[in-house]
Amino acid sequence: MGRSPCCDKVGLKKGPWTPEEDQKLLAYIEEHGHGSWRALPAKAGLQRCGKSCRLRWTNYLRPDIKRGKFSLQEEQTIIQLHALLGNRWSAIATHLPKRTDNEIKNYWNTHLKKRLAKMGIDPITHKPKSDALLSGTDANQSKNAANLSHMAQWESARLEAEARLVRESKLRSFQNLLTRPTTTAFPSSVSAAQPVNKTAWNSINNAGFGDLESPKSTLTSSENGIGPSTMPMNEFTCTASASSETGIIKQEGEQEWKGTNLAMDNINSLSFTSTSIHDDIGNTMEDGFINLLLNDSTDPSLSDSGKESDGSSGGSDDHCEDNNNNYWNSILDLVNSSPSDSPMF
DNA sequence: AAGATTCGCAACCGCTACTAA
DNA sequence: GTTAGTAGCGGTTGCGAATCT
Repeated sequence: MGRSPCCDKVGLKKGPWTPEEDQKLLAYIEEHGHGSWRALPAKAGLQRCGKSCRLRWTNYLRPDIKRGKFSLQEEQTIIQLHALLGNRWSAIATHLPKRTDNEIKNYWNTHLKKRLAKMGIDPITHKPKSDALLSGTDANQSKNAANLSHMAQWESARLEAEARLVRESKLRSFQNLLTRPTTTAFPSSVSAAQPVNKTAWNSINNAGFGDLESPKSTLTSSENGIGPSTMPMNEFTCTASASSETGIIKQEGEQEWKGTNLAMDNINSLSFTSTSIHDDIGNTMEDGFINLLLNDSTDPSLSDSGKESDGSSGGSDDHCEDNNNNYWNSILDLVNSSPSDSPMF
């Protein structure tokens, strides 16, 4: 299609890496660190472009990479984070140490997305597809109106959560730099032998010394198809509209949102019929779509025709709503629990 | 057994953000 | 403020393996 090659130089090798090439790259980085990726191939004696070397290292050769089957806990985390962050694989990957963004992206595209679709859930919005069929009635028009009133609230809360994830990630990076200044300060991209370099100081500067605001890149989620226009609001509507009657069940760990008054107000303004409130997302996810999905991977009976799961045929509305609420509760729980609190870390 | 189709993953491409000169 | 160089990200492709017919 006329795409220009990533490297101008002709004669550079492309395609699968050979064990010999891997060995060369590994040996060079272990001894010298990667330094400038552009200069690395020549120094390491590789007929590859720097970009190719970098990808090979970050996605395959890095010693801190865990390969193989994803655990249920990892699947859960990916689904939840995808609901929150969309296709921002690198952001998701920061919460799954030892997994690369590429691997997570591939796993999502080949496994999780299909599983969601099979269960009748839109993998983009994480919203039951059956909702679309319900639109048009008076009742649902009022529902939709209520949705709109909560979209801004939810979006604000979501963005705040995102910003918080980034802040904490940065803080952890900086703490790593302080506590492990010479060897493992760059767990995600640099070998243990990597000396402190320019990037390290960039990390320090970015981490902030008081400059921990969310970077611009974290606030562009609407570009990824999960912004206000596409976020699943129906899940919240039923309970949100009834919150004054039923009372609000606050999320554990909500104090984590202190300092973000708007976000906290938003979260508190939403009500959830929580049947699985917990502070450990990895162990106590008992209901909701997540578990249906996960069960689906091991229980063929749940995958047949989606009757048990998609809420559009068979299950009661109440059951559907409970599932929805738990689904989003779990996502908020994930946000509320800092990554360092997570059992995964 | 053989060809066709589907699946899964590694790698590539183009774009964007960031930094330094 | 501009520009060039670099790294990182997300979407997409290509190909071998697995499965189906």
